[in-house]
Amino acid sequence: MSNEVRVRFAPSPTGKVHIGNIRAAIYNWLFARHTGGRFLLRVEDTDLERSTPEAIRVLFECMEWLGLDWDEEVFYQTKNVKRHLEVVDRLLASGHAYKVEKTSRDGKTGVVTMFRMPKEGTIEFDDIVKGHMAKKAEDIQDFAIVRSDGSPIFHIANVVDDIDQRVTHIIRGDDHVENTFKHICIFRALGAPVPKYGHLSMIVNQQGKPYSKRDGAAFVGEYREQGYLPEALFNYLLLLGWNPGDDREVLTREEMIELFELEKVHVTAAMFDPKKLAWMNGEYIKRMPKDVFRKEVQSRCAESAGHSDDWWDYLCDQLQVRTKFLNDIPAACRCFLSDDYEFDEKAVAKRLAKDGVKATLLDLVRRFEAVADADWTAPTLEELVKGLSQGNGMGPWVHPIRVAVSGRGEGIGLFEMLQLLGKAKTVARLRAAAEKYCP
RNA sequence: GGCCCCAUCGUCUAUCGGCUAGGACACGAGCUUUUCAUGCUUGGUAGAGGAGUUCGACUCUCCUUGGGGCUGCCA
Repeated sequence: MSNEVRVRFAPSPTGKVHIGNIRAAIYNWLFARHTGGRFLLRVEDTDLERSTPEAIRVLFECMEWLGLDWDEEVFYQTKNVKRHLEVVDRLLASGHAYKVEKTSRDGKTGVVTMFRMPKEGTIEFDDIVKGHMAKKAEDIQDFAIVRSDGSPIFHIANVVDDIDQRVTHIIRGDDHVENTFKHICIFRALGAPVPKYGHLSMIVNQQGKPYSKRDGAAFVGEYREQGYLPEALFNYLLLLGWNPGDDREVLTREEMIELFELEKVHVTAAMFDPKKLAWMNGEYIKRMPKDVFRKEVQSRCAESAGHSDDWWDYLCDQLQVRTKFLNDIPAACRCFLSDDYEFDEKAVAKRLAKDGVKATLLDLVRRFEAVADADWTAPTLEELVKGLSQGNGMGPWVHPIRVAVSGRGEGIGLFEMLQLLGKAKTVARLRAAAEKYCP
């Protein structure tokens, strides 16, 4: 019981959570689930000037979206201030801390409490991902733990909370390695057991630079808005710095939990590749249960009434395999649900605005009109057009029809499209487009 | 500047001294005798540089170079 793993994700709510933060959460969560331990959430809101309730709300939202559930009540760092200061008094009494008048960067002068670093010896720890780490104590300066206004600073708050929450493994970003040497000294000064550490490398942008707050696309919420599936983002982020040891890439949550090992996490920084994420997203969409996909489609299409279940099943079947982003769905469905669909200029120029196309379309109108309503099915229509092509390829017919009835150069299979539209609409659209766009 | 960390295809990675260096994304070609896709087949591209250890080094050691982190009364 006492050696139960306890990890925490401890973001500071000073901005929207970005992919680097959330990957740390993912690794912590997976580590906890893999080991049967507990995953705690701590909001490090001691930076009163920059922390916002909005950021906290966004944090919860993103974690819930990704399925990162935490095991105990959320721990707010500001609520533990009294404890932090009690501990500082102990450090003061034991000589591990001292007060001094200092002038800060922004020019204000006041008395702060400093932690006294050992002046000799080496501070060492075995990082689960980075290996053995060592640093001479003399290379680390004393550092402030209480501000002149009496509020505790990150270093002390962080360590005290980790003690209070009985955290056994600290899995966090690479940018904290230097702090670790300091924090270890605090744990020791307090006579508290030093937890195990695992420092995660950063995720860098396509320029190879660390994501800064300015990299807009790196916010978790934006992926959600862009139609990414949480499972896909989760899976992709997991793969940025870890792999199951074989060639599998798309993993179920269960497999992830079973296979995740902190020891196998990479030391090197990984570059974020939106293309691979997009591919991953497509993979997850393809694997969605049909009814789930259908609900996604219908919820994204306002004019969803007036069609049978079979009609929807057929459309969704066609759609699912070619959907990369959920957000592409409305545009892809538009021509089926409304006669007010847009014509893509390029597609029109390439497929309709050419000599001879008008005659082709009007000829098709006559032939389609002759098809019995009961025969208006994809196979029959395909047979009909194939007959026209006489084995020379259906391009000259297929492309103009597609653009005429859908306004776009891409979409689901053409004959399936015509079947879904029905004879009346197909014929009317063919005729209208021929008049409007063909020379 | 000081201290710490890192280095395999364009990208994510496999390799834990034996490698004709494997996979995935992306890209190119082809097939699925219709488009957009899917699927399948296929092609090219990698071990930063230099020493050393070793029968043998991508794997171990050192140096150089390059990248990153930290060096706050931010976290």
